[in-house]
Amino acid sequence: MNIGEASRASGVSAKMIRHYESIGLVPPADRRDSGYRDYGTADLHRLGFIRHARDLGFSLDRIRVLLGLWSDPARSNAEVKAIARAHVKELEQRARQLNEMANALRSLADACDGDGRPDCPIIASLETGANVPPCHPGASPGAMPPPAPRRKAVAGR
Amino acid sequence: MNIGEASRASGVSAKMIRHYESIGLVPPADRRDSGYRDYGTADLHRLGFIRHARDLGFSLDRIRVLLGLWSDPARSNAEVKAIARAHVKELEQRARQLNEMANALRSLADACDGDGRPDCPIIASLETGANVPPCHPGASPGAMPPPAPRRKAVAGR
DNA sequence: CCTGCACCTTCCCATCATAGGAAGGTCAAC
DNA sequence: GTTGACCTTCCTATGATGGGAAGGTGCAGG
Repeated sequence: MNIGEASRASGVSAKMIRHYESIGLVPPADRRDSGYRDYGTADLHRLGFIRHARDLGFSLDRIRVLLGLWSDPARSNAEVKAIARAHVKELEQRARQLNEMANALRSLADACDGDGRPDCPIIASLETGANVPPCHPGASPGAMPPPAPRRKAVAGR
Repeated sequence: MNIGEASRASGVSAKMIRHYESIGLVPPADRRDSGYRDYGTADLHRLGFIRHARDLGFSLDRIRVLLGLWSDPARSNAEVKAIARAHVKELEQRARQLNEMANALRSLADACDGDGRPDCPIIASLETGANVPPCHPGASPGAMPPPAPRRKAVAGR
């Protein structure tokens, strides 16, 4: 199976499959005489695992850990559960922050007449910072990937 | 006022102030003979506006539009309101996606004994994709910036 | 006057996951 | 044998931010 077929079968773009190989998330694919990559069902399985983990918002780094646990016959489900729980917390916190922003902005928008005049409480709040959430720091950059829209023209699914 | 003082006063890092200048979000700062940038209260005001807009999750591109409306004496608050409402929708959708992922993962974790054995429904679902949300596409990349943690060592606030 | 330190300048690189495209080779069907 | 769909590698971009190097400036203390 070449990379295009593997892409359609796994739902991971060919571009990403090559990338995952380059960062060692998947082992180097077998090559045909032509140089074309050749995939088997085990490879598809692994790619599917990765995609599902991405669908749950895991970063590639965490997926690396999960893949390790997956292939470890002596793994402890406690370890997996701990990672999952930690990730749930992070997802919830990110959602909370977004909702905070949405709520703040919604109430500003609600307070705006929108009647065509220049007066605007939204602009006024941006000037002064009143009713704008502090958007507390912490959660350093790179701590969590954005929702990962992915899957655009990959089709299949 | 030099860039460090402006940073502390506005809550925007010096690095970002220079960046905003380089992309034209703020006009080129005055320079002293030494080459140092020199900021006045109008500049601080603009930087504060930008920071508040970032706190509400606006992208720099949208902030550019908001700044234009801000300085337009004949602006229509309807226009501002429309931008705000659209942004609220986007924030809500992103929050919804994150919550979907969190809910899915939480129920998987709840189904995991965590008793130290290898059996693990979380791993099993990653393998098969069962109970993993499709994470619907759309909302192309770059459509919205991550929560923008910002403000780490900028102090002030 | 010199030293030291805190600050400034520009420029380049890294993050994270993903996409786009160019230049060139391969395969299969017609 | 040509055409068109596919593959290869390599480079670049995204968005907002941070890190750091190499070198200049400003001010205070000795």
